[in-house]
Amino acid sequence: MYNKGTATRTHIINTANNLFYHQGFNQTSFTDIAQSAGIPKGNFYHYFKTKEEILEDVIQQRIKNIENQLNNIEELNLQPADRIRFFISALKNNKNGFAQYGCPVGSIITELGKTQLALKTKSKMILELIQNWLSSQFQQSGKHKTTANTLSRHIMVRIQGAIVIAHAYEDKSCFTEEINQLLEWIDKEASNAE
Amino acid sequence: MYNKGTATRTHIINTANNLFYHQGFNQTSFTDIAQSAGIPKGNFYHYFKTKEEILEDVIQQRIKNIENQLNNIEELNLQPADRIRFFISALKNNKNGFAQYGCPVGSIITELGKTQLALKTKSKMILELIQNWLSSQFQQSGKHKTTANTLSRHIMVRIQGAIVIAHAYEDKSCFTEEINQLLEWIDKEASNAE
DNA sequence: GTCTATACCTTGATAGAC
DNA sequence: GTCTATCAAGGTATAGAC
Repeated sequence: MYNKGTATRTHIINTANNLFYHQGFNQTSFTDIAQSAGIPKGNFYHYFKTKEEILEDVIQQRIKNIENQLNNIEELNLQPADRIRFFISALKNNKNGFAQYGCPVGSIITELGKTQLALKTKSKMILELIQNWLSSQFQQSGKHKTTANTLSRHIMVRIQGAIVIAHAYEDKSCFTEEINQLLEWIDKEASNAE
Repeated sequence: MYNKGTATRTHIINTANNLFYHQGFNQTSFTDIAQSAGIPKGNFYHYFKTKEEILEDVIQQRIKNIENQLNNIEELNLQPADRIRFFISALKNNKNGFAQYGCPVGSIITELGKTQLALKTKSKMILELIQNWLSSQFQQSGKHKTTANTLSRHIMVRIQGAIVIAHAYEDKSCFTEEINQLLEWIDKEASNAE
């Protein structure tokens, strides 16, 4: 059953998602979102009372997308260590966006982390989702829990760092090279018995 | 000879520097800076015509500070590889600020990199200054230029990544641990002959 | 559910008296 | 060099007709 209201709402969330990524949260106004979505401002408030509400829905949508992506990887019949490699290699598909706009998650956390802690905490859940999944793969490959947590955090650090530097230098090849180094590091760590 | 005008100007730059770090550039208004500095807004415009101008001076001041810091390290009579270790270890003194506000340089580049490219390019000079110094140390320790550039960039990646994650998780120990891992990595790389 | 009009506030920026 | 008063633009948010 087609539900116009839900479709409009989803349309707003998708529009806001892109604008938050490309312009930042605070630099994106209601007017920006309404205009990009092709919806008059008045109607807009029928769906969302505040910009915070939109961000919360944007985060929920991103979480769903990443969960789907991770579930798809799980269905590929790979070994846990290869799932990790697959996930990280797939990031290279986003290299253009990373070099131009930074990480959709990392950049918004950096922005909100200064003065909007409640919203930042919610955004942080996306990072935790990914790190927990990585840690789970390491544990399935035989690592102890504490080791798996350290390794997965280290991967997060290097991914975020590679994106920050690629964005700063507007150089996507720098992201690719750092990710390839990271993949080599994983090969070494994965073969370490424990 | 005491020059009131210059002192006021410096006072404004220092105030703005802190506010840009703690609140972000776009989230810091003229009123914020004027109030924090204890200067009426009207007088304020006597010193700076636009917020962009203030940022440019803030960046220049940060560059001078870092140049001083690097020069001090050079005077310590250390081997090049030890200068690198010294610089990176010293970052641990800032761990509280990193966990609470992120990297003063990285976070502003991430913010400005989305829609204010001219200002971002100027901020980026701070990163380049540090990376060039690191690369120079590697070259002095016998590495080839291209190798030195890759190694220094990798250090920048891991520092920025460690700060982003420490900031996201509001966990300074996470920064310290990643920096310690980085120092171990440097020990290994420095001993590699070339 | 859709849209227009508008109220109210904060922002960057200026004019001009002292 | 210092300060008050003020402006125009743009922001969030609402009221209410359709």
